[in-house]
Amino acid sequence: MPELAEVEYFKRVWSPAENTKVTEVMARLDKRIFREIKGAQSLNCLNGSTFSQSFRKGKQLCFLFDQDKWLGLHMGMTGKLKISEEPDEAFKYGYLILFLEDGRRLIFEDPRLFGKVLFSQGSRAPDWWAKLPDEILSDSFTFQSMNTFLERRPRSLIKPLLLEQSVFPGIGNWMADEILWRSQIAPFVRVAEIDPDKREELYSVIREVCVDSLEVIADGWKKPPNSWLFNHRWKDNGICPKTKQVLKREKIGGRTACWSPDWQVYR
DNA sequence: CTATTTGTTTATCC
DNA sequence: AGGATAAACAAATA
Repeated sequence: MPELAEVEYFKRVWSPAENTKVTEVMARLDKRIFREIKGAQSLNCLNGSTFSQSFRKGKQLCFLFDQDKWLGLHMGMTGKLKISEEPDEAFKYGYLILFLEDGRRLIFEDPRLFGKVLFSQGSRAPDWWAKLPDEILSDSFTFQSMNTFLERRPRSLIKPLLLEQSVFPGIGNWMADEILWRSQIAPFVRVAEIDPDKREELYSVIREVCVDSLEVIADGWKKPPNSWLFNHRWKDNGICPKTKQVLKREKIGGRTACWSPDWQVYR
């Protein structure tokens, strides 16, 4: 589930604990989320460090401890971040837990284990963080940069392309469906069929969906309005808010796409 | 028992 | 070479 806005929400679950000292690290290193951690004991150096800053780029999170210990987290399909004040609260899938000096705990839960934990020590941000692409809402994501990418992939279907994290960091399956629905573009349209005006529209809708989803979800994970595709797309016989007709669902590029055939008429 | 899942990486084929 | 496609990962849920 976690896409741009949900990941930002999780960042804000942990960030209130900034400037607090870590007293103990519990890591279930046998779990698959730790597959990239080299030295099995390296996470232990977080003991005694102070949680200093929280960052997000796309779906990636990075938490800095002191000024030199970098903890990278990716939520995968089912990852969640929690903070607990109750000492006896149990977390069945909490495979990484940071105990804080004030009694709170920072928890990374991930039942399905598609998530990932990274760790590096050094005064500068590690490559796995520094080399990530800039945010869609940053100044460097321009129409020109997006279009240059589209020009190189004329035969590609538009929906799977929107899921490419190197170009559209943070966009996941529901955001891609929402973007295409708002743009009235069918998900199976090939890039070459999208004319320049429609590409301009697509570009602004991409940014709009990023802004809207952050506004609704990143701050308190509120329920999106029924005027979005979001609330309808997983329901059987879900209804398009525009046409009131039944939405269609089909696998496109290996992922389920949901669209409104009589609304997304650009094809 | 079968099919499904809002993510990413790797292998394989063209 | 580079793009498209499928499988793999793991576990819950319907």
